[in-house]
Amino acid sequence: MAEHRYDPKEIEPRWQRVWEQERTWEVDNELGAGETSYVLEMLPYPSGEPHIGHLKVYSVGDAVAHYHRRTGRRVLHPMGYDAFGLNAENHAIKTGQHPRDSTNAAIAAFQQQFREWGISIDWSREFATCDPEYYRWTQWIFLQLFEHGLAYRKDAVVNWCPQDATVLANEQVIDGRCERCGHEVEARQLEQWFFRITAYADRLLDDLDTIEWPEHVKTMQRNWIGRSTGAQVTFRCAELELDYAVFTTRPDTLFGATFFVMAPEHPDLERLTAGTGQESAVREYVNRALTESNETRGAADKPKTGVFLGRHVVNPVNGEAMPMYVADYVLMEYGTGAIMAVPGHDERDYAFAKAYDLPIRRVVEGTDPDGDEGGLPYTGDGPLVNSNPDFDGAHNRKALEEIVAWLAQEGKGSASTNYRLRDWLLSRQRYWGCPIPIVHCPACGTVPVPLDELPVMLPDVEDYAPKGRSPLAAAEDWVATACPRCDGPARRETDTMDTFVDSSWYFLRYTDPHNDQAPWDPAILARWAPVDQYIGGVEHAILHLLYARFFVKALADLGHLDVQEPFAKLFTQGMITKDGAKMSKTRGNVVSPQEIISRYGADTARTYILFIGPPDKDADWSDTGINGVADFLSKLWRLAAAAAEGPGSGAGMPKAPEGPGLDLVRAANVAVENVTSAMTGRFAFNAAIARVMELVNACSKEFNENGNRDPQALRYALGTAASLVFGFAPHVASDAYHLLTGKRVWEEPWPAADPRFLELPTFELVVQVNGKLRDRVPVARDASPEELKAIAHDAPHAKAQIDGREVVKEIVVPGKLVNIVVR
RNA sequence: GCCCGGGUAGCCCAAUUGGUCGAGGCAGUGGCCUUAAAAGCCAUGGUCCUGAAAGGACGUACGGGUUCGAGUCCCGUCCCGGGUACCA
Repeated sequence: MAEHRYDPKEIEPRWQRVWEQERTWEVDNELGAGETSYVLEMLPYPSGEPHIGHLKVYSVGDAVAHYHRRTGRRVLHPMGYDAFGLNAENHAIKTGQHPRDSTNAAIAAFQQQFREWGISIDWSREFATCDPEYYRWTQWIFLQLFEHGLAYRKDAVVNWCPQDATVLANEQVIDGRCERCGHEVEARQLEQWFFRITAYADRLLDDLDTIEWPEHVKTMQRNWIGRSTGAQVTFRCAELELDYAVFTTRPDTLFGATFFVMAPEHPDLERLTAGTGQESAVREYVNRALTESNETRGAADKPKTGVFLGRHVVNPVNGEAMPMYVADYVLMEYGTGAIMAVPGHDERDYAFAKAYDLPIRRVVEGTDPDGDEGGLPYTGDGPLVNSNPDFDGAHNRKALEEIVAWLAQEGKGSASTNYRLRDWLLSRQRYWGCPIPIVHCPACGTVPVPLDELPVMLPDVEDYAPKGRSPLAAAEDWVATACPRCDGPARRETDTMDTFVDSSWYFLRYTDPHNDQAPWDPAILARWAPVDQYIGGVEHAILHLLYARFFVKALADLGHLDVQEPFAKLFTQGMITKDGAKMSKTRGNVVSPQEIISRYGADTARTYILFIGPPDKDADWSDTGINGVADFLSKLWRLAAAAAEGPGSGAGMPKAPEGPGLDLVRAANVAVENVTSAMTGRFAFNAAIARVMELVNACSKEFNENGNRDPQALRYALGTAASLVFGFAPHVASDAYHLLTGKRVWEEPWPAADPRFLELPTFELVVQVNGKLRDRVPVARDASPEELKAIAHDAPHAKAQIDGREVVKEIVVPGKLVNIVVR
């Protein structure tokens, strides 16, 4: 065997050339019969070079794609690039290089890596979201949404990142900071473009029940949408004859409302305080609150502060006058920017009431009336008290409905649902993005660019630097245009779209990527959509995954497609860490895929990444651990090469295996069985690889120690191992299989286990006494329970335990064990 | 605080429905081959009962429970990771 040396540097490019030249992984859109499968990994954002996380997603996705192909499905497995965005633009600002050039360089690096990794991609469908032929349709979709009122422009308080000099969507603000650069965001009043995602809140929430996604991702989306049901209740400020509505989830506690609080941003504060003597105190408080950072203001454990407005509102259920306050714990963005405060049954209101010595009233009886203040604040359920004779004694949940009905009847309120979800702010004051296809005309207003004039090309500019307005505004030739409606002088919209718009529909375009009449042909799309298996990182749990769902629903409503959800199944892969920490340049713990591949080959790198642990969990990279996988693949290849030169032919199962040959045939079939179940259930690739390692170890032992007593059985076992490992290590598996059989393993169906070889004629009977293992005895598989009992009693160590004691009970599990209970 | 994960050997991790805990790999130790090294191969691998063997006791974060039998189910606690939080 010494002359056989596993050389991935020779093997891998050789097979990559075959796949490339024969376009092995391309699929056409012929609408014939046959099961299809759409396997997709989240599209990469190309900057610099791919990192180890990319290697992981595509290793997982490729294993799935190959498995689907070999179980008889036509698999769509495309690739593209999320190519607009700030990285390229910031790079341009620094170097003066056009973002298109740096993006193209990064894309080239990604393409080359994906080829070196041997990922089975249909390259005929490749595109980048910055291609005009692609963003033409992004603009087309924008206009569809615009025509139907789902894209609109409004003046609003928005999140502004001073560092990136652009506005951000709510989803891009994490803990009050810019998701990209980490700079604290500010509130600014600006006119911006929005998508009306809130119109889909209920469907986005309810349809989560129809898709197979990890529960925690669904939970995150549910929380983000944040639907809560309750009532709008109107409170009147009698002094000024002004009405204020509040949203509450607890109208049952209305009788316990003892004061009223408004957000510092509330537009009516000046008006309310005028003439009360509280003007300056309120103004001062408001100024302080508004200049405070989101982070400090938002802290939950911050002591409650506020200022009396000098006015009162009337509680509609009992006519009581309630003092009005301004306090920063009330948010303008949620509900109506004002609340009724029920200190007896809300922790925040309670804290405020304590701080300002306001009355606290119990209106719901607690199940546990102990504790100070009688257990207030009490947020649980129970019968109402101190309310009014109509409701006292009724259970609060029941009373809630009755109170809402009563309010509605009196015209003082109504049932209401509130959402945390805000409309998606899509405009960005940046250069490297998809232009918004709108023209502003002094005569006609906001006018859409006609469809036949798309794409609105992104112009070249000299200066990309962000200035608080889009760099596009400087391209005067481009901005100045004629109004499509009246032909008068008009100006183009200069904001570009959030890159999340680009990635909200790319998976639709893959189905029909060269269509120049439409973004896709609905009949072709119907053949592939939805994506059967989507794979990516959890970090997109709300951003990308929510936006894509919204797009699909909106486009379905507009008649452009026929599915309600983009991704039927979702798999979120875990992060790869090094030394227990996230890889980063500053930490100096980055593992470069290129280095690993040039040292070990792509097969070893891919297989190790899958072997390191369950793919949905985080895993720590080990520089030594990878050796084990390298040895395994090397052993497989060397054995296959040696076996191929030896006696026998092909990799067929021997006719009537016996003795050592039978053992190998059995081992191979057990491996097939185990690997198949690891592939079909969760993606237990780590366990699957371990099973193939066992098989190869068995082959190695037979070959090296026992002199290859049944060469055909060895060929069969090694061929099976190569076949099973193909989805993880495609090059070495192809080569080993080809050496043995002259055939291409990817053209072979997924191996099926032969049940005849899965069960041995004997098994090891486990003998327990009082549940403790005492003996293991080989027994014929067809032994009767009576025989098993007898054998158990005779087993030496069991016997020693039983002797002299009373047998109380005997449990027999056929094919497994006997447990003798003694006293 | 709340909602999800997770805690098995020095390390990463396996273990259908409750039925032999420790598969597979890393690191370690011993050995074979070799002039030597590399490569390759084999063996070993929780703790305790004075060393080894045999045998036994204990052992899946901790404390209880259910069961003939618990890593797995139930109750309580601790630790680690993630998400989320003045959302009325």
